[in-house]
Amino acid sequence: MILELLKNRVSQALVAAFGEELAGVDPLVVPASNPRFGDYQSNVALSLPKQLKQNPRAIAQQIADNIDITNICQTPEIAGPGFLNFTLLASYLATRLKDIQTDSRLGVEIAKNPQRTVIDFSSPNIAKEMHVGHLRSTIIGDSIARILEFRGHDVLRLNHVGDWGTQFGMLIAYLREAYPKALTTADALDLGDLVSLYKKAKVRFDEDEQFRENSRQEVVKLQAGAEDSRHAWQLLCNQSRREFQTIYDLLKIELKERGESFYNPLLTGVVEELSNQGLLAESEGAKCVFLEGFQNKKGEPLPLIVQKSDGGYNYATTDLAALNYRVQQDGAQRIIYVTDTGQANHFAGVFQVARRAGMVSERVEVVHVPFGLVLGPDGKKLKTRSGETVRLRDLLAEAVSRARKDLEVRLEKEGRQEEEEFIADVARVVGMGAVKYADLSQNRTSDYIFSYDKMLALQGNTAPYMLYAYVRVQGISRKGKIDFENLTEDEKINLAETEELVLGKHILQLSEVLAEVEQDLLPNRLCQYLFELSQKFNLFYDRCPILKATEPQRTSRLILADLTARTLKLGLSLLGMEVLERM
RNA sequence: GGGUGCGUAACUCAGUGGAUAGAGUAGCUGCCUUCUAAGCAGCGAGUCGUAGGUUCAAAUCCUACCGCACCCGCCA
Repeated sequence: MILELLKNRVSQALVAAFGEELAGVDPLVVPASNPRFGDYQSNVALSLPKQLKQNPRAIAQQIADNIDITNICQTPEIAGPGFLNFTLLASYLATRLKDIQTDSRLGVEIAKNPQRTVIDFSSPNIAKEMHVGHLRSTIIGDSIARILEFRGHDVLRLNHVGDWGTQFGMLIAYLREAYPKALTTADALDLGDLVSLYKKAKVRFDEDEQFRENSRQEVVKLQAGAEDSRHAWQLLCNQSRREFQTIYDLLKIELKERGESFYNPLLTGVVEELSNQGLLAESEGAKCVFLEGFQNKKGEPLPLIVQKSDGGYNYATTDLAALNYRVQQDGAQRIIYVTDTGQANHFAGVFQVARRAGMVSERVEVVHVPFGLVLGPDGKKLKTRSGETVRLRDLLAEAVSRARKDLEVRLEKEGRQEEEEFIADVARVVGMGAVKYADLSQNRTSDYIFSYDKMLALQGNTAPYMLYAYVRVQGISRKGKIDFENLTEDEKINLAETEELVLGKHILQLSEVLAEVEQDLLPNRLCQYLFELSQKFNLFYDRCPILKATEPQRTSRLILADLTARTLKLGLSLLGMEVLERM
């Protein structure tokens, strides 16, 4: 990583110029804020005047005098109040590009300390359909998992499905009175029916005291392991599971189901442990742990309820059990929860209690990765025209169908004839890519406005724009009958034109960006990088003829184009997106 | 009422201590006998919600206030 290299060199120069006491100082090297200032800058001289009793420009000068960057950068420039600017040499860039040409990882290092990482994402509820509310968790969680996996971490992707609790008592109780057959026969109902039944059951639950009592009895029976209840529950779960799987298949997302029910046998132990630790209190009949730093309306400490007054457990208990299991049994060193921001308080509470109870040591990082809502064009929570929650399969199907229409219009306009298979495949890749990219390219934490038109737009920061950049390179390969894999290794890269230089530099920054995303868990940084890469490539493509160039420039440019395409393909794959040869 | 997050160009958004705050869209203007113009270049557009504070340096950190969203003991 070039950034890492420069940091080391600046650190060494600091020691050489000012002595050992500067050894631990952060060299403050960052990519240049503006291309006019070169490629990287160190701001460290600005932070040292007090300590060194010298003015910042003089400090910068001494760093410059002592730094060893021959063959890497031009002589560093001191600018403004004391910025130290570095401009990479074209020859150095060419060497580095040559290095990654034969590297399938494109220069991205494996993490120095691979971590056992659990990512908890997607997590739909059994007996309900996946809807727009699951979109972001699923897409963001998958992307984070892919990035960490690529960096060499040992990732366990867990689908913490809602397959337990009150809702099942309710549902089974309702089915028992209304559709007893559904409890004994597989697939007697389809999931759509199940969802509407769920709603009816909910209405009954809210209205009818006797029904509420029946539901509670069903939960008790289920949790006690009664044969017919278990069987009914299994049928419901299997049916939902298959439905979920069709969506995961479409999105090409893999994850391991380990639902809430998995932790059921561990719940009493959690409460016992909290009691042993002296953390448990009783309030209004419920067992809870009072949180530090959280207060209710009256200024009293807020409780985290772990056992309800009726003796039942709730999601806090399950989450504590899961956390404990993930640390103890899964050996997790980093645990990532991808859920909406609305659950921030809940997780803060759970994490705090887990720490205080000693379930999670300081060595384990537990982090909530929150994301904002998906809004409609009106700026409110996305709904269908009739005001219903948008089903995920409808949303995805709509994206594909719109992508297909766009393509067909273009084929018509350009007088192209294509096979059905080609059309269907392009529509799928573009549609899925558009949905995923639109989501991932936003800063996770804020809400975003969902718009098919924007995400499928052919211009702008969209999936189609980037897919097109990739397609352009493949077009060159076809037209010139070039096999990129067989470009001779002894051909040189020569970054003569500005566009080549700019593109080459950007290609080499992938590993820096991924290292950042690995820390911040913000995939939009990777999106930004890939968008800029596409822009820089398009400019290069516009200004620098490739197939028509004379040697040795021709081969040099072919290598550059190939590296761009491979970087795009790799980067997009880390976002969970596919590429196309033609579109 | 308390908590959390957000408030940046007409619109959608980047930018979590560094130089003159960026991109895309929309609008206007150029560039296709040339590797897919699904592209490229140029132009206009901002009191970074408001007011203080910390710092050599603040959109970024702190405090207060205004506005919006979400959450707030037995749903997850």
